[in-house]
Formats: sequence, structure tokens, C-alpha cells
Amino acid sequence: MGMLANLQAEIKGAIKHVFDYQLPDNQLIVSPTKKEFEGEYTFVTFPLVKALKNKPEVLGEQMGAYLKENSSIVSDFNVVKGFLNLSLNDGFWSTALSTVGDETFGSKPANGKTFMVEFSSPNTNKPLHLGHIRNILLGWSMAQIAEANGYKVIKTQVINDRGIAVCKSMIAWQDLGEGKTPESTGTKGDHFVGSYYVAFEQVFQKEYKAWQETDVGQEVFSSLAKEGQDAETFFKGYKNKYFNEYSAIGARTKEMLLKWEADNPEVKALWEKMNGWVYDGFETTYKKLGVDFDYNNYESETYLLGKEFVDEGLKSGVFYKKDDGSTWIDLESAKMDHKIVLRSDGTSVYVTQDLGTAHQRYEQYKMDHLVYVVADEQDYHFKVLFEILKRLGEPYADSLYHLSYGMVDLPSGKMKSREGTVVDADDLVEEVIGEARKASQERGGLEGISTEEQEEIYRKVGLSALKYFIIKVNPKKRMTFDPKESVDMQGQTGPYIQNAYVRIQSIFRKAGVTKADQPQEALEFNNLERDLIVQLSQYPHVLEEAFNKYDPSIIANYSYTLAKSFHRFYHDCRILNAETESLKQNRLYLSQTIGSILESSMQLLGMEMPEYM
RNA sequence: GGCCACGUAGCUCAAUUGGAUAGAGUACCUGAUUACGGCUCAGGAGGUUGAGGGUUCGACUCCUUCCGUGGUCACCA
Repeated sequence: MGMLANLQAEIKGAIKHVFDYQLPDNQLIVSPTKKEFEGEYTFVTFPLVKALKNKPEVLGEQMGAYLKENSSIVSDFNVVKGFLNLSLNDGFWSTALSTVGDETFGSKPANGKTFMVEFSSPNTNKPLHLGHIRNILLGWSMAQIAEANGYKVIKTQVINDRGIAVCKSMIAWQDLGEGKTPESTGTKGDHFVGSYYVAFEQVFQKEYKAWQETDVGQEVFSSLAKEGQDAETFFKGYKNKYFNEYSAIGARTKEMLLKWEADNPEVKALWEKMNGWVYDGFETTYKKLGVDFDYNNYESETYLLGKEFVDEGLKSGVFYKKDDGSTWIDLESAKMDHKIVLRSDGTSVYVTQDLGTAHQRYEQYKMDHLVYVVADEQDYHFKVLFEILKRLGEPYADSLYHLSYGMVDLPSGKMKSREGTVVDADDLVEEVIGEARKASQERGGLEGISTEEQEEIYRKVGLSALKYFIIKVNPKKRMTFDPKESVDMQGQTGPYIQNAYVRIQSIFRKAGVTKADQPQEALEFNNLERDLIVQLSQYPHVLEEAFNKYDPSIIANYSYTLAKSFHRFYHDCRILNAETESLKQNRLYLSQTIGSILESSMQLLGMEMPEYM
């Protein structure tokens, strides 16, 4: 990092000297030179044109000449329009390499601040699916990136373990379960419970269909349907109303929820038993994905939290009450609507809970950042939530961020649980690992390694294919997930990057050393080596940028270009058979640095490097 | 309909934040390499950056008007 600052200072000095002009820092644009041109770094002279009233070419020539003459690091230059391309001398590259090769390079000292991130946040009535995987990868990566930027990190998830949906699975298990358990059926707990949720929907739909044919159903249709609306469309929209007002199984479900809220021991026992099964299942999936949490928020413990806020807010006039007893906030001045915060029966809604949870977290952890990783369908919810917290004068209101990401589509279109097109997380993980195993065995590449180690490698490789495929996309963009491409291992993929690392390890094994030191004597660097050093030196900036923009895909793309450059270098330049011993040492040292940065950057994205593949 | 995102090669994605001739991968075609572990490397072809207008030395990027896609406008979470 210091190396670029050095160059910038020299350029600034040159401008002062040649033109007697002080260039503002924000106009001092120095970037790596594009491949088509000679040189390694480029200074953009356009900003000088206005102030100095001269042609950009002339300014570039004058500065270049001065720098070549007087600078200790510039060896040559050329000017194309407003671009001054600078070539730097071997001494510069030598110190640059030792900078990036330092073990502390890229890591930032602790800054004493706390970064909290909420992600995954599953419901206990369904197993995790592809959408959760994108969420988890984003949340996990942001946690790692924050840590690399010096923050103390707290990873948390909200488990939506209560409510009407959870009661549905419970009712279905009571009716249809015959006392079966995950153990007795050999089913993973979350899948086991999820199947009863599905069963409930089937029973309910059957009941609803039958009701539609009854006199009552027909009367509802003819009296409430809009003109020209057909029965199917009408009843689709009427489903919730039916559930609440007519359905027998719906009534039983609601009754169960009331009992749950009244702490009925039998209901609570059943609830705990079934949720326990689900948690076991989630744990298995998280473990396989290689993620964990520092603590969980259970909705059953937080769903009442926001109420006291409402009282305070009513007093201070932030909220107002309607005649029916419901409580609202008027957000029109912030270009939003009126929003309900307490129902007329006094119970709280989604935002109310989130208000309370945010407050509780701050009380407990005094975090400096709180990031919610939630899909972009909830953009409006978070705008509302943050605005309310601001109006309530919460001290942390400005440190909140909604990391909003686009939904994951399949090549065939949207995932829809009702149509059974949801991609299950566990299935997906098994599939990519299976593909890695298959590909490896076809090549017969892992002979002489124990079966357990082989399996561990397949896991690392398969998961990196899957994870990279998802994390490389800018979070806010909606993405298409093609299962076929997600198991690819060639091209811009996780395994391609792993392969660069494995090659480096292999070189060291071949060389019979574990570590390389930088040679002391003066050396020459070729284009490929210089390019690699430039890329390596950007790592700290990449880290910062990924953190500031909440965007792990920046790191994913960086790792790929670095791996690509290495593969090319590896192809064109002999390392162990280099012309001289010191050149060999130098290249080993460079390779070692690349390997270590590839490893740490991929680790930020939740991907592990194998030693063989 | 209001509001919010997003529209870049056939497909999946980039573009150092306003910089050079818009780049990668994939698929397709052509070559290299019997090895420092080829899950590699090089080359070819593929573009009016959804459309129009504006701002300026310079626009995928900023402003504006359309068009398209998705999301959201629940006393669900």
C-alpha cells in the first residue's frame, strides 16, 4: 500500500515543480495501466487541463520527462492523449514484492468496534433452500470481511419459531404423524417437520375445494366477486379469509396458537419437541456449509419486545392511535405511507418486533454496525423500520444497514414452493460434492491419499464450486442459478482458483521446502511478474471496498483475476527451472505470496483451499 | 396505478465509481502443452451497453422522457 502512496507523492511533487500547481488529492488519479499500453501505472492528466490551460499531451510529456529525470522509481514513460503511462524500475518492484510478501500484509489491526450481522433467519416449518444459501454466503462473507477490516464481529440469526405457520405443522403431525419421529423414519429433522407442513396445506386445500362447492361457498363467491372475475381467481385471493373465518382445520390451528400464547403445557411440549428436530436438521446443514452463529434470537422470545416502545412513542407523539384502538405512525414526510405498529387487539406486528429486537441488541452489545441480510422483497420494510428508529431517537439508528439482495431464479423461472420447484439446500450440497468426486475419480488424481482425506477434498472443491457461483454476483442483482453450471470446475469458478493454489503447494513440495524467503540481490522483473505484484498490492483496497460497499463479489472477482494471472505466469515462466538460482528464489517467493493471498481472500468467502485436487 | 431495484456478447457475469479500443467465463471454431500435477495456456468469432434527448475534454456510469422485467404497496412474517 505504501508503494502506491510513494508514487502518488512523486507525481504530486512533479506537478508542483514543473507547473507550480497544487493538485487536489481527489483529482490525483493513479490507476494500473491497461494491458494494451506500455507501463504499469497511469496518471490521468485531464484534471490539469483546465487549471493550467494547456493540452493534455503537452502536460503529460513535461511531467513524464521530469519524473524520468528526477524520480527514484520511474524508469520510463509514454503519453497517450490525457494518459501518462509510467514504467517503474526494478528497485521499485523489489521493495513492492517484499511489502506484499510480508506476513501482516492485508490484515488490519483491531479497531475496537463491533460489527453485528444478522443472516439466514429460517422458519422452523421448512428446510433451508437455495435462497437461504445466497443469504448465508452473503452474511458469512460480510462477517469475515468485517473481521479482516479490524472489527469484532457478532453473527446472529433470528429463528422464526412461532406463529400460525409453526402451528400448522404441529396440527398435521398430531393428525397424521402416528407418533413417528425423525429417528424412527431416518429422516433429517427439518425435512421431517417440513413434510408435515406440506401435508397440512394439502389437507387444507382439499377442505377449501370442497367448501367452494357448498351453498355458503357459492354465496360468498356471488356476493363478493368482482364483475367478470372467475371462481378460481376469486378463491385464490379469498384463501386467507376462508382460513380465518370458515375453515375447521384453520380454527383448530388458531386455537393452538392461542394455547401456545397462554403457555399451555401440552402445546408447548409438542412445540419444543418438533422445533428440536428442526434445529438438529439446521445444525447439520450449517455444519456442512461451514458456517456458525455467535448467538440466536428466537422469535418466541422477542415477539413481545417492541410494545413498550409504542407506549413511549405515543407519549412523544411519534405514534398516534386510531378509533379502533390500533396504533400507527405517519411517514408521509419521509415519502412513505402510514404504517401500523400495534393491532387493534393490542398485539404487535412484524416491525414492532424488529424495533424491540434492535433495541435489545444495542442494550446488550452496543454494536457500531448492525447489518440485516434480507432479500430485496423487504426493502420497504427496512426503510420503515430504520425511519421509525430514527424518529424514536435511538442512538444507533444511523448505524443500521439492510444488505438487500436479489432473489435467486432458476433457468425455468421463479422458485415456487407450491409448484415444488424449490431447490433444497441439502440436496444441492450433496450434488456438488458428488460432482467433485466424480470429476476427480475420472482423472484418477487422488491416488495414495486416504479415503477420509479424499472426501474432505471433494467437500472443499464441490462447495467452492457452488459458493463461488453464487457469491461472484453483485448482491443487489437478481441472479439466475443454473444447477448445471454451478457444478462446473473450469472457467471462472471456485475450483479454478483452488487449482492455482494447489499448483503452488505442489511446486513447494517438489522443491522440498515449506517456505521461501525473498532473495537479497538485485533482480529483474518481467511483465507478468510486475502485473502480479500490482494485483497483489491492491488486496488491501479490495478488502476495504468490499466492506464499505457490503459487497463480497468484489473479492470473488479479485481472487479470480489473481488466479488467472498466476496460471498464465505458471505457464509462461519456469519457476523451479528458472535461469538463475536467485530468480528461482524470487519466483518461489512471489508464488508463495500469491498462494497466501488466494487462500485468505477465498477464506473470506467461506471457501477452503485443498492441498491436493 | 404510486414507490423501489434492475436492463451490458446467444447464455452467466465484470468494468478500479466520470477515463484509453466496454472486459471475463461459457457455448462454438483453431492451436499449444506427454508436464514445476491440463480442473492449464494462447488465438478467432461474438456489442448501436433496452430506446431517445441532455450535461463535458470524455458517459455503461450523472440528469431527463419513454419501454421492458421483477419487487412492494396486509391488523402475514
